[in-house]
Amino acid sequence: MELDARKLRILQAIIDDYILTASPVGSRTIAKSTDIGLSSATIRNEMSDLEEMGFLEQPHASAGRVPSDKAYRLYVDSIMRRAMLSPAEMASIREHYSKRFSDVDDIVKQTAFMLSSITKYTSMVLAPRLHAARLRYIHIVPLGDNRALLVIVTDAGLTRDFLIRTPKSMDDYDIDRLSSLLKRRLSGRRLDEIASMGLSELSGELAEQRAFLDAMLASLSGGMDEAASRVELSGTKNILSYPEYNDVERARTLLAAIEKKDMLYRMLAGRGDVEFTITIGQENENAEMKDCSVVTAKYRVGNEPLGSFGVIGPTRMNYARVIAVMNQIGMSLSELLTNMFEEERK
Amino acid sequence: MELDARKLRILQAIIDDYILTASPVGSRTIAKSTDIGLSSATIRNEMSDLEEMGFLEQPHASAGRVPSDKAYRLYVDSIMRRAMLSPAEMASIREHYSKRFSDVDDIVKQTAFMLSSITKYTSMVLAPRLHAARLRYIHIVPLGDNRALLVIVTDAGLTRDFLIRTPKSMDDYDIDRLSSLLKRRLSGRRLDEIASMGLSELSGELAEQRAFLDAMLASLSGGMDEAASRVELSGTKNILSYPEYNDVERARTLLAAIEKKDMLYRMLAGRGDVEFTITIGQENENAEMKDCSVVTAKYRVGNEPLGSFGVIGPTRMNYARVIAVMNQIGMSLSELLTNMFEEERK
DNA sequence: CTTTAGCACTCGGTTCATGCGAGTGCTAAC
DNA sequence: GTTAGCACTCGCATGAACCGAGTGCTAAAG
Repeated sequence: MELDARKLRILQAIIDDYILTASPVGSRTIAKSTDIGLSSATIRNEMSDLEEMGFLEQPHASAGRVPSDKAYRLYVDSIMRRAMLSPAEMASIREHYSKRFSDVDDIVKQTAFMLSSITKYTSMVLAPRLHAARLRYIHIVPLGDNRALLVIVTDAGLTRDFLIRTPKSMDDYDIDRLSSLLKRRLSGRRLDEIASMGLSELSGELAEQRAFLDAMLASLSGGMDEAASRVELSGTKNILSYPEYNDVERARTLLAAIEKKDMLYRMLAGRGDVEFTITIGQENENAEMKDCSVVTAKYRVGNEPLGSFGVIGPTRMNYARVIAVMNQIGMSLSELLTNMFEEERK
Repeated sequence: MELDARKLRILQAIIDDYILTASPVGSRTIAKSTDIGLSSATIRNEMSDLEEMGFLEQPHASAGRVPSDKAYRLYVDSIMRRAMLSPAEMASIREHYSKRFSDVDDIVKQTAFMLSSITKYTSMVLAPRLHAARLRYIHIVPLGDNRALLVIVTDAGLTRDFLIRTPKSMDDYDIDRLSSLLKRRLSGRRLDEIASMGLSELSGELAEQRAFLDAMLASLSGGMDEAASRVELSGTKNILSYPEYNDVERARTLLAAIEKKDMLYRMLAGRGDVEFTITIGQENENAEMKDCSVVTAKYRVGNEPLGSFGVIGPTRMNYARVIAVMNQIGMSLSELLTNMFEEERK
């Protein structure tokens, strides 16, 4: 059977309507709401065909039709037209990003918040990978009791600290010496360079502290990964607004699934090369999310993709709008971060 | 009418049953389930009296009775007996606190998580006020572009950083000098001392940087307040498990109310002098929470109460158990924090 | 061959009556 | 004061009747 232009048009009308109303769409609705100029009977025939082809499903015999995952896939791949945001919305996003942020974590949180409030879906934002950041400052603060705090500051004022154990043999003075040595040797380098640095490069004057340095670099690189894998969630309670989750039990299982941050992380971090990913319903690896779609996008610092963000909603989500919003947010976010980081390098 | 021992006993039985089942309790249930040795008719009479006195309510004429807020108030004030945790539970809490934490924020998060998983209610934890902490290390990292990062490390390895603006007239060298001067002058002092410090004490050699110092101290003390007012929430989705929130709409309004962190903050920070506070149903200032009870408690560092934590649940929450759990967690938490801080002072 | 009007049919949701059961309130007897 | 007994009250579950949205099919019109 052929998927001709008319079938496509009808399918689009059904999807558009279903995205809006969340209730099965009947042939008469389509006949009236579009200017397609066909009677409901004709549309009925076409809908029957579309069902046979797997694009539509009937919840029960006498109900209207509901788009299948396959239909949404077709929709996002070929039918959907790019949506435009209203100037007011675009301005509002830009304005959000024009204010001062205290640090990168703050930006991540605000982005998640904005994304969920604009789209009314659940949003998630992955913190930027620090690998491309440059070390601006490093210091070891002895805490006594064989512990010390490794404090680093990178470009853009990003700070991280790591609790490390110090060898018994080192006293505060040694730590201080080591600290200023590290500062001299590592300042200005990229963090990933430092993390993967052969000890040989450092060990010249520091041979005796080899084990300690080893542990330190390990915790630094571990900390980088950990920080990058932190997923900021926002708007989880939006899920409760959608009729598909009117049943508390369903809502709860979905919420429980979403709290598994490692799964979200895989979703966000996966598929390294593409700009946008759209995962629809059963395409999700997770069974609990088979009624959800996930849209993710990357953001950049300069030209390097350093993080990503996404939206979780029902399969009947407003893809066009979500993509438009994410596009705008991605641009503003990338620009902001790029400025913050580049500013430091000039 | 007199609230005699028998009435009390019946009321207690009703409350106990209702806490367990969430459905109205009938006279026969009480007659059978307790060894009170009265017929259902007698209990019926007593229940009628209790209703007249305002301790019980009838959802509708032919249903059993439900305890009123007033009943819960009486219950927690005088009827309730302290519950004991099982040794296994106590051990599990202690074990949780025996592992290494990376920092105070981590402890706060873990505490919130534990509290909600053990009680199955929603939990909240207020980060400790830093006022009593001592400054161990302070440094200003110039970031260029008239900005700098003020990094402080306190007892117990707590780090905070604040972005500050530097006067045009200062170059990196000035900042460095100022930084080490501050370190010499402020190390070992309590943060609240520092924040409220008259500039006169510092201005001797630093007169020319007066405005800058002023701004710095302000942002330090602002940062302390802000950090302390951060409320960590956990287990919000537990709310969905309770039959009183089977209706998605109700659940959503409650969840929306709970997300207002400033309200939670007021709940946790208020009532400065008592150890435990219990707020039942309509006693809550917030109308959305009129079916909820909130239990809060303080935790200490040494002898100073530096923070608090709490549980939000339905009014029919298991108060005795919640208090037992919070007692245990409060002790373990206070002990852990005290050790972390004291260790630094010895 | 395509489109459309017409019609029988399907099936979920609503409404309404019915019955059941849990629970009460009252009364009279113990 | 306590209790047995009984009429009464409602919420809730069940099932019948009905409605309406929607379909599928057929036959006629284009």
